[in-house]
Amino acid sequence: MDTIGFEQHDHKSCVQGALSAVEAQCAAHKLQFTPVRRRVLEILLSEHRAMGAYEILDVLRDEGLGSQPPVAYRALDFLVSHRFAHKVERLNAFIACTHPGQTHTPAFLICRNCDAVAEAHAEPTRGILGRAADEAGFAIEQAVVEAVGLCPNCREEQPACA
Amino acid sequence: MDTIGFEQHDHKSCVQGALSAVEAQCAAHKLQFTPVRRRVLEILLSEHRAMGAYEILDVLRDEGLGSQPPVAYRALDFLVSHRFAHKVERLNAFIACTHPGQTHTPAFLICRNCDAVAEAHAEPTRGILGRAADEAGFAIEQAVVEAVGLCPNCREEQPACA
DNA sequence: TCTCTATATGTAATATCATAACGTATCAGA
DNA sequence: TCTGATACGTTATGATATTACATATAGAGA
Repeated sequence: MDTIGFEQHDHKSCVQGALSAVEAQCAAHKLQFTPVRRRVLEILLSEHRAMGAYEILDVLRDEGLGSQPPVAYRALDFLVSHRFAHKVERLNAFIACTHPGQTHTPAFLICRNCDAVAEAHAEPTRGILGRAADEAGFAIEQAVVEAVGLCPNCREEQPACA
Repeated sequence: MDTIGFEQHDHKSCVQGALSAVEAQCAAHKLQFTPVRRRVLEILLSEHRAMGAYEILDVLRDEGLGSQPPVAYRALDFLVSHRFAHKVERLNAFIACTHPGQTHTPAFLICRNCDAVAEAHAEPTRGILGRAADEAGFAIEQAVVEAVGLCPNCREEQPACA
């Protein structure tokens, strides 16, 4: 499984691997990986893109797993708070984590053309931002890093657009 | 005027300076700095914090400058698209730019306790994220960098919490 | 000055995203 | 079995944002 995410890959094993990793995490930390939570993660993993809460809810509703917004939001809160999924603030949408279990600050590369989202790593406490925070006496606890641009596939289709 | 923003400063001259800079920019680029747009920027500058669109709209309504959401959103769109203000995605709120005119990628330091927001610079195309984007063939055009933590003032009040 | 056109504004309606509040169900541990 | 904590079901509502269309205004050119 690639960490970048725009390339082709063995999707089925990628989904399975992530599910197994999350199952193991939940068992290790005595977290309840309930049917709704599991299904929401499965949906996110299988779509492999950022999805809105109501979009996920539509799927749940079709499957009889819940029809009201709090059902989806609660499952998403669980997944996000345990880092099994992330919220993409820019899109008001959610995406499965591509490497659950590893502590990390996710950074997203969002294609403005096809909406594909790839997860990379960021180190906000380093670099120019970290220095600015240090100087200001600001203690960074968490960071959102989201870059918008063109993914490799869409760059080919729209080469060097004016 | 400090670029960091948690410290005390001469607020009146900071507001005036920013307004003058924006006026100059608009004149230079033949942009219409209309009363509503100007007033929205003034509100943001004088509050010196991130404000929701509806919060701004409340002020406009009291002043008879417009009462429907599009009035506020359109003014904000103008300010944001010309980089005179920024949207803080994490808060669904807007904040005046502290150095209008300079091309830059803003990075925000958001205090989770008092909601103060400071603007710093980021260089998303450098560092670990830039390398990841290069490797993936992703062309970064724009980036959102938002760090959540404790500002220096709130750190003093809640020293080394748990 | 007049007229045309592009831009900006006013307004109603509605779409989209998210949470509060409260009752019920389920499960682990005493 | 009882009990407390956690999760779920449901209603209602709050918060954020946009579409669509009518009106007004500024600036360019005749």
